[in-house]
Amino acid sequence: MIRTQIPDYDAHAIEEKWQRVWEETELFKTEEDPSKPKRYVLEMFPYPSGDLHMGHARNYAMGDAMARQARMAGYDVLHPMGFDAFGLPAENAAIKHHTQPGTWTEKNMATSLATMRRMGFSYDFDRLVRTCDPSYYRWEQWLFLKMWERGLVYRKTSPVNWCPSCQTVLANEQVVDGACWRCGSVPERRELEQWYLKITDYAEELLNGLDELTGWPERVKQMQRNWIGRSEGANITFALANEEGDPTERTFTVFTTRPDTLFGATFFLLSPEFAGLGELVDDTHRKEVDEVCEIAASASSFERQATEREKHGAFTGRYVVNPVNGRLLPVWVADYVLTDYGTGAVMGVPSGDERDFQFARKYGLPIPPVVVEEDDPLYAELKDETELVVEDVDWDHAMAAEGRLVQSGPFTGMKGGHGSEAVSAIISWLGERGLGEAKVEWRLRDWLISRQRYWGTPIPAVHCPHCGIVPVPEEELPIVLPASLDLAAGETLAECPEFYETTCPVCGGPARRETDTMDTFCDSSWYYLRYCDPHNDEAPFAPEAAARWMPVDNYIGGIEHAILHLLYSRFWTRVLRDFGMLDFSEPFTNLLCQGMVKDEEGRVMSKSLGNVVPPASVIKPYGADTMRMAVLFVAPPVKDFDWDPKAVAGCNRFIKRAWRLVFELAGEGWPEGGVEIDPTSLTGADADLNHELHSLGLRSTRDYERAQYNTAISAIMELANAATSYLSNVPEEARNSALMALVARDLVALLAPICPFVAEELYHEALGFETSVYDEPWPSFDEAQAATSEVEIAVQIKGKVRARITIPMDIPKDELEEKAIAAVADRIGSATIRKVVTVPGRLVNIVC
RNA sequence: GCCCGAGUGGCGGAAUGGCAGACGCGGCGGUCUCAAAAACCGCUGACCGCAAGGUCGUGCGAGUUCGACUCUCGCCUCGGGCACCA
Repeated sequence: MIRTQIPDYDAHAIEEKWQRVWEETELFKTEEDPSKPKRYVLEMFPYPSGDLHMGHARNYAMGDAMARQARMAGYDVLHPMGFDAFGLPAENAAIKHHTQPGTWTEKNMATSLATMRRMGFSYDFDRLVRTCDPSYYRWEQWLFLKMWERGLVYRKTSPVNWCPSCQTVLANEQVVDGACWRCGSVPERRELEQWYLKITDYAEELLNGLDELTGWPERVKQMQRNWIGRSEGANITFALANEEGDPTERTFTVFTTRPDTLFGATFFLLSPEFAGLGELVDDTHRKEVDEVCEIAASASSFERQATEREKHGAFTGRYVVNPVNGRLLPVWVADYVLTDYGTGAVMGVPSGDERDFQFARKYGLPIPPVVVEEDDPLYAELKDETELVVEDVDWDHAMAAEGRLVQSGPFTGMKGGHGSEAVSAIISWLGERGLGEAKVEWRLRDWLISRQRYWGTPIPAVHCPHCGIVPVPEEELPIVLPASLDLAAGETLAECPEFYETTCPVCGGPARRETDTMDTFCDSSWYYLRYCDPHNDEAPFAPEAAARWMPVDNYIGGIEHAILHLLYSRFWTRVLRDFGMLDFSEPFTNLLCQGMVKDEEGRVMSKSLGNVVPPASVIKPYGADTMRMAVLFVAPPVKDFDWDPKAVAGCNRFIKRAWRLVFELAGEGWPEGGVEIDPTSLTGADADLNHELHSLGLRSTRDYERAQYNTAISAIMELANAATSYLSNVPEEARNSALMALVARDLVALLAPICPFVAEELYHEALGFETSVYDEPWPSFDEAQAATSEVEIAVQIKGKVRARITIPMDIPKDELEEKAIAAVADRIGSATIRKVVTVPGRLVNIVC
């Protein structure tokens, strides 16, 4: 190969060429080679709302760099892609444009696929999964039936969040800051019968499992912990008092995390929605109680949950008996008591709870201290009092949680607080008398999965007037969505007789098909399993296929899924494990939450702000390689960054520089007999370049392995800089062409995961190889060759650098110290050296 | 209120307890050019100094250490999660 001139870098021609070659040669088809270690690299699949945006480009550039590097490093890599294709935006677009959601979705998927190909992402497109395909959602319906069989699916009527704009109910997780996660409208509370998945059965396991997820970011685990919300405490039984003040058979149970404050209870609270409240209320108090119930009902769930909201309550005219001291507690209804947490009834301990304190102050109820800090003067006064002698205090807040019990009968003097000795003592006292027991409560509620929308997976159930609600038999799956609906005219599944008219699978009589569809988060709760075996038409996936590829080794996606998708997927994985289909519990071993791409002013990119930078605006002038490098280089993967056109231009500049450099280094191409370098024979600039090659190669490799692409690229740039100065400092006749060819090849290999097109082109056209650079093993860099013969040592006096000396790497320690002391002799003067600390290859610290 | 994370030049950001600011952007100076762009070369934390050199410097304050951006404790600020969850 004789070259007279370096060709120009023509990104578009190169990218089009290699995109075609890779497809023709099926380079990225999953190998399925069991002799290699497996690596499952997965990026969260997109919702096809149009074309891909910058966030997708960043997300997928990371996953692609990881997958390509892993492949070169010898792994059998699974790197699939798909579409989360069901969802409301498609329906809204269909209504607006008088078309079908499927048509709109198909178009967007095609557009997105074209961009993925243009970006050079190394997906195995044979494994493409689209959740709107009946071949996919058939198995979701099948899994639903299995869960139903196992009692994990149920229906219940309860107050739910109804989004008036989306015209459907929402899961708890989908109400964010009191608003619909999708459209931002404030949901209404409606009493409806809906389908639920029993995620609470797995609450404990989902919580504890987080501790073993060492490959997950701490903040994501913390968000899930907060969401699951475990509280340890006790259920305590209070009996309703009769007119004489004696306990009756009618009892109420409360949950409390502070049983140690039981002696301080001075009232008893029921939520406005408490079942049976109506019959309980004394007629003379009914009016006030009804008013409180009305206030509660009229407030939106958002208002009702605001911390600053004033509390409202009314006395019911009834009393309960405090089981521990027989004291009569007035029963009130209060709007700050939640219906769907604990039992809907609460004991009021105003000295120990800020909310109860405010309530007591407002309604003039007594506030006796029961847990007092030892350095509080009140403690000295009350420490031996077992009976209630002080009924009220003049603080303006409830007391601190920690302290010692006073005025608390036999428990007086014990340590109180969360998990204290007083807590366990009172629980066992109550337990012995059948009045209470230890109890754990969870903030997590069951997952409401039914949606009153068309574009989703139909719930496989039939409503029969005789047999009730019955499952669709497995053989009848999939229940396919009808294509004939006129959504623009407001038609819904519930108004489509072709869909809902059916017969009961049990009695054969006429029946009505369920017309609710499943939450789209069900679709994304198991797609990563389908990728392992995407064409299976006898099961969602073969257990052996999942065993080969799962769990996902590296999952990459946005932090916005920290709770919803990532919690639901952990739940489904456990359910499938319990079906015997999987033998592990956690689907995602390592999680990388990439930061957001914001605009130049640091604002979120959005259509409404009109500040969206489409990937095409970079690809057009610069090409896909520049685009990929830019999103990886400009910031560490987990951090947000503000879009900077100058930084993009800088990346393009580097690619062009690397292009010329590799051609110059490669000369007439990779030598026919290969390259054999004897490191001991290298001297001067050659030795320096060889050293840079190995030390920077090692650094870049380590950064790839820990997914720090910004610094992996820095190291490549440094290597290019080193090679550039070699060329400008060493005259042509003195250059080591074998070494230069080696540097050229390794530079190309190091760049290949980030800039695949230019790397492949250089590998062929500059170096003259005929195979793909992705069939080249990852270069091996050598720690020994990374070391230099001479090294600069910092000489410190008491930790401050006072001189630098250059010494041979292998100099004995005492000789090094001697030289170091000599270098700073004038500064030491007559002072005595008390200590010398030497770190070989780095520094000498002299203490005097 | 509870919990988690983060604070380093003009900017994005580097630094297994061992020379703070790698790499890039921007800026300044130069080479090339009639000129400009591109490309290439050099300089670029602040302060003092003609210079050699010196002093300061990783949000603030202590501590551990021969040595702290890094570890410990106490604050401050910003970002995020949960929150009338008893």
